Amino acid sequence: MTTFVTMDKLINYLLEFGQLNQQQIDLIKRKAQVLELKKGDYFSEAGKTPKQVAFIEEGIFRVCYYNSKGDEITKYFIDENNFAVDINSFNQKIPSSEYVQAVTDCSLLVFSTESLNDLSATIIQWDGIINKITEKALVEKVNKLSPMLAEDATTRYLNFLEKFPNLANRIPLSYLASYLGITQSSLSRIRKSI
Amino acid sequence: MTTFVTMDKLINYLLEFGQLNQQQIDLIKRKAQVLELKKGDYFSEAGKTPKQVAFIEEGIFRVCYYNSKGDEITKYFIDENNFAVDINSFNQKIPSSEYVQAVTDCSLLVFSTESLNDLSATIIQWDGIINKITEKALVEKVNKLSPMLAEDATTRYLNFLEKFPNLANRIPLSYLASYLGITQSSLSRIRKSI
DNA sequence: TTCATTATTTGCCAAATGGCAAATATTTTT
DNA sequence: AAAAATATTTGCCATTTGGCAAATAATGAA
Repeated sequence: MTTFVTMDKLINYLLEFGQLNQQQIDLIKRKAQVLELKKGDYFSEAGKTPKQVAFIEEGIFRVCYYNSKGDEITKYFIDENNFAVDINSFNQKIPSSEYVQAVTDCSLLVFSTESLNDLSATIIQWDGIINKITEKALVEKVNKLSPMLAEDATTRYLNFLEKFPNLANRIPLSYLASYLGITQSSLSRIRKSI
Repeated sequence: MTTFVTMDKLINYLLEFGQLNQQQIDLIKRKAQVLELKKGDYFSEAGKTPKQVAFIEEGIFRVCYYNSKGDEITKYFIDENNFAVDINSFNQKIPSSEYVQAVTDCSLLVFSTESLNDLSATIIQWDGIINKITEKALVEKVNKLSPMLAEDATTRYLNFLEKFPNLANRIPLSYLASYLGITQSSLSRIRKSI
């Protein structure tokens, strides 16, 4: 039961992108399901077709995959107050090529495909809100990724520290190193040099 | 006048994302304006708020900006049969932080903000189609960018050759080098080594 | 065509990053 | 607390890439 959960973060987040009346808010709350994931748990996995979208109330996710050499690459991190899903696989209903994993313990609000369809059918503004959120998230990803190639590894690490100030010490070096595009030992040396 | 222009590429592209009847297609054609740009011309510039969206019928664009060191960085290329716009600045009506430039002579179909508003108001499917196109373009950008950090420069160059087979020899080395995240001389050496 | 301009390649050496294995440090399990 | 398992750091040296300037090539203008 979700009766005692306020879901304030979710509602406030949605309200940034469009107006919702109390009735609509209540419906959204009823469609959301609380899910707790432990550090290391997977929210979705490569090869499987994602059937849920998560709103991260607390915690951090990472999205990762294996490249051609078999190295595990962290594509990006998603922090709280954001939705997490492989948007492409979810929309097209095709198997994902990436893993979505909790890198810290996480509190999530989860929407199933059916719930989202219901919300879309019932709340006239829903699709518009979701589109804005999706677009914003994708633009942010592009803007986070593109400067990566134009900066050296030390700068990329410092930028990461700025964006996720208290994460660097809580996750395995390997996650962060592959996200920054360097090896674990290089990152270790960069850390030392700062 | 655009009377003798078929605009087939544009219409076929739009039809990939949703259905349109003949009347709607005619309206779209009337709202589109033909624009030819010469190699090197700018479609939009940093500091200015973009007021148009271009569909590239022929040719290649690049999107670039200046990083903190003052180096000109090519963020990505956009080839024909794609829309080009700084989506974020366009939607929010804020000055862009990047330049959109023709790297080859280009034939464009241009839509103004007002035309797009008209289409959105008149064609019920329009917003849905545009959202799908936007989302697809952004997902593609993310998917093109993320492997960049996980591959070495030679591989990135080979991947570029695959994606834009006949472009590499027609654009300045510097554009390509900054896109690949390396210097001009490194790219020159990589070319030689292949 | 010739000259001037711009783009590309190359040499030389420095700096950044990688690869691998061993040494430490940290965390988890017993 | 010890032992075992994992994660991180470090040494050593190889490879990749950068920086700069000069040489060469390609392009455009007179």
